Amino acid sequence: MKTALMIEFKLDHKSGVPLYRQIIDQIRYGIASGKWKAGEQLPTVRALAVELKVNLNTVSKAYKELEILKVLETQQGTGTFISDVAIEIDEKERKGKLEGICTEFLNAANSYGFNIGDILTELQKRKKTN
Amino acid sequence: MKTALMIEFKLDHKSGVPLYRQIIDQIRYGIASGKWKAGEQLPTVRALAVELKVNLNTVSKAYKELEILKVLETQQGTGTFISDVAIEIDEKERKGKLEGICTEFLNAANSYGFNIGDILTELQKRKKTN
DNA sequence: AATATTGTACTATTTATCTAGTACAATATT
DNA sequence: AATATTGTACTAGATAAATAGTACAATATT
Repeated sequence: MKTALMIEFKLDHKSGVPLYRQIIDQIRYGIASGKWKAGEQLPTVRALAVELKVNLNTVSKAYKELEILKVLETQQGTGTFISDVAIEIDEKERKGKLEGICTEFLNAANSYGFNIGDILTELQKRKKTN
Repeated sequence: MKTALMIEFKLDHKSGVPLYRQIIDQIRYGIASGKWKAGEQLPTVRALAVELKVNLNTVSKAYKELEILKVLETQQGTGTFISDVAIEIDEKERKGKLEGICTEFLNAANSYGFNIGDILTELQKRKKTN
C-alpha cells in the first residue's frame, strides 16, 4: 500500500464557504497544479477528518463529489485515490465543463451590464500581468 | 405620474434560483439591454407581487438590493424608479465590479484545472459566434 | 383633513444546507 | 476465521436562506 499524501491546506471556518467545498477545491487545485499525481492515495476519510478537525462525513462528502467528477476513485476497505483520468480529463467532458462555467459567468456578467467584449478586455489584461 | 413599466418576464419556481434574485437579474438585464430608461417607474411592489404571484416582500427585497446597487431609486408613497446613474454607472465602480466577478470566475475555473488561456480561447470562440 | 397608494418593518414559517453522531458494509490484514 | 481498516448509510441537529403574513409609516391625491 502506497503511503497517503500529506494534506497541506487548512480550512477557514469563517469564510462562509462550506468546509466540504474547501476540501474539494483544494484537492482539485492540488491536482491541477501537478502537485498530486494519478494513482496516489489520499488520506482516509478518518485521517483527514482528524487532521482538519471535521466530521468524517464532511470529508466523505467531498470525496464523493470528486468521485462523481471522475477526479477520485474509491474502494471500500482500501482507500481513495487520484483517478488516472484526473489529470488528463476526457477532452469532451473538459470542454463541456469549460463551456458550462463560461456560460454561467457570461450570464452573470450580462446581468451587470457587461458584454463579452468587456470581459475579454479585462481577462486579457490579467494574462499579461501573470 | 408616469405609467409604470410592464414587466414581461416570468419566474421559474423550479429552477432553484431564488425568486427575488430572478427579479433582480431580469431588471438588470432590462436596463443593460436598453429596454428600460432612466427615470421610468417600475411597477409597485404590490402590483408586481400580484403579477408574479409572490409576496410583496419578495419584490421589495429585490428592489432594495437594486437600490443599494444604485440601480433603482425608491420613495415611499411615490414609487420605485430606474436610477439616473443606472445606465452610465460610475466608471470606477463598474471597473471594480468587472474585476471582482472576473477574479471570482478565474478562481472557480482554476479549481477545475482551467487556466486563463483556456478561458480566453473559449470566450473568443463565443464572440465570433455572436 | 380624509383617503388611497406607496414602500417599510417585524415576525413567523417553511425549506434547504451543512455538519455531526452513530451504526453498518466491504475489503485487507493477520 | 478473526480483527482492523476503509468507505457508506442513515439520522439528527443546527444554522441560514427564502418566502409569506400582517401591521406600520410616508407620500400623493381628493
